[in-house]
Amino acid sequence: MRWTKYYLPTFKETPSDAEIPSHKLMLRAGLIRKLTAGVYTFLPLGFRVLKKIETIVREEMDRIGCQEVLMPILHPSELYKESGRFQHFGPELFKLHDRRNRLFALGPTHEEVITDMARSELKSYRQLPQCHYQILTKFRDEIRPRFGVMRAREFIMKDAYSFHTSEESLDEIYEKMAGAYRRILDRCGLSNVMVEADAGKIGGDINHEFVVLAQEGESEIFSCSCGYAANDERAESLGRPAEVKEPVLDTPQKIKTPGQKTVEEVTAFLGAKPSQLVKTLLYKTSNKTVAALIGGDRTLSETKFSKIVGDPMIEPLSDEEIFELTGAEVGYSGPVGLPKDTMIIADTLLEEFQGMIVGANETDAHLRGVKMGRDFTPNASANISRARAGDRCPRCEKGTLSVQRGVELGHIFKLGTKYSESMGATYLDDDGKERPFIMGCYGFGVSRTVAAAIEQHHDEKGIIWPSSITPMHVLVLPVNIADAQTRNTAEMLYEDLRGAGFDVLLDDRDLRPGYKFKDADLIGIPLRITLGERNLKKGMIEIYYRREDRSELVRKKDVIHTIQRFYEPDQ
RNA sequence: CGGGGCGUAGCGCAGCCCGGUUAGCGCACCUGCCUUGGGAGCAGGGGGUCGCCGGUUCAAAUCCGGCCGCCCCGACCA
Repeated sequence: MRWTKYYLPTFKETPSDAEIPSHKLMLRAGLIRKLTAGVYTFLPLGFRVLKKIETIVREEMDRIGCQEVLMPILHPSELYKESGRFQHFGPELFKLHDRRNRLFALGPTHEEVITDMARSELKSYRQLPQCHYQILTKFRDEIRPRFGVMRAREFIMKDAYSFHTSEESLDEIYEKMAGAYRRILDRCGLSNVMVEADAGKIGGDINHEFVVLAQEGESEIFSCSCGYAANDERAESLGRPAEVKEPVLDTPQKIKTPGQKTVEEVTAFLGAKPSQLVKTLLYKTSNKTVAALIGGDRTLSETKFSKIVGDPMIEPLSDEEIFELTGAEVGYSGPVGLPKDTMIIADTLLEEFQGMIVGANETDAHLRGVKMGRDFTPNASANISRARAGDRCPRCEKGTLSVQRGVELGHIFKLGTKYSESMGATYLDDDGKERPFIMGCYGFGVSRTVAAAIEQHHDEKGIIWPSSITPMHVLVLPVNIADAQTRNTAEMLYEDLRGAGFDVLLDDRDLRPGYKFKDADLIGIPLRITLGERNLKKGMIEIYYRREDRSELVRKKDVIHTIQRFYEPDQ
């Protein structure tokens, strides 16, 4: 492409609504433009990257025997009522009515649609297993779209679904899929980890995320040298043994703590450590009140808590409701003497406590030396606090967890029979019995991968594309287009490189060199051929490697060979 | 959903508090000259329903009300 003919609008200034590097750079480098909140157009250069990623995804799906299909985006709402997800997805589902006032949804994912297809198409065990995939636009009405295409309301995703007669068959595809995901990310040049995760709205039990590591990624992952790795919604931990313990007293001692409400205030006032104090967080579900007990230095994982409670709609009590329940102001809630019908869930880490300091359910007072099981009895003990870096690993129980940030690009699930049972999707087994399909589903965020790649590969000057997904292989940059020799050499190289099968961008704009160099750094094409009068007179051509920030001079005749060598590993 | 902020040219912003010429600046864009190895210079030029609707006023970008859009923070507070 010639830059003068190509729609590649770059700009120097950072748009005020962009927050993270990938979003800023995608706008500045002319890859995307926003239409409305969470909805983006891919401009020509950005679309090229998207297509490269799609191609890699297709190749890896095809390689493991997954068959490409294309399902509708517009879904009749009845399907979601059958699966029960109309409620569960709730406000995140984009809904619309047709002219006869029938309710539809824009597909957030396709479990229902594919299960509907399977129940009418797949009748016999002889037809199984099957694995189908597609790449298409999905819609989710996110609470808060942000970070450009990273968390968009309309986005492109590859999703695959498999149908099996046995767990073993599901395991086999699941493993193949994990391998394919690893290869996709490796081929895209993205360093990544596979972690245990929460199944969220999809359902099922065993599931893994593929996270691309990036400084400003939105998810936290915990890992141990023993191989344990999980995201922040899932990661469990053991506490830190060295922490100061609160002694158990014969009977809880009430102490005045006037005006001391927060953990910081109470511990400072009493000269105690946060690890001696237990927080009582009060929540309501659709039909009951639940108290979550966690260490004073811990934070509650609403995801874990909600799962234990068995209700997705948990909500903290308001200040007024807390007063009504406990008879005390916010800041003095505790597990001792709560109404009988209040369910108490204690974090597993509390088992490492001896005594506890808790709120007294009386304004301006706390209790010391409280013992769990004697002074109050929790209805259940479960891990409901978030893991922290430095905690002991829950698997090997020796190592410590370290934390990294990243972007979730892939998520694979063993669904089991969740959808096939609720939607009556069955086949006939070899003994003539009707059985529900055992299913798996496998998502991969394609448009988000573009952003994740930039998040992992950029510097202060701009993007640095991994060679396998770069929108162009080579940028030919004639320093002075007015110089005849420069111009002619540029034209010649442009034609030769294209003839050799490379995607070439020729910066034929009549602009000052500085301007063109800045743009070149910004759009991040791995190789730049710089044509200047001085080098040309010596018969030499400069190749600049964007990632290494290094140039080398080669003879004109060696240019193509040099470039071929650079791209060989991706072929 | 709660809190905060913003909406003035393609982008980044000033002007608004304290109403009053023709609404301004930088970048980008167009024309010409000049310049050509890191976002030059000179001269000229185009581009605005000041988010929308209504109100107050002789007069509204500016004050008031409503609506819409966008962004940030929060939903981890006991």
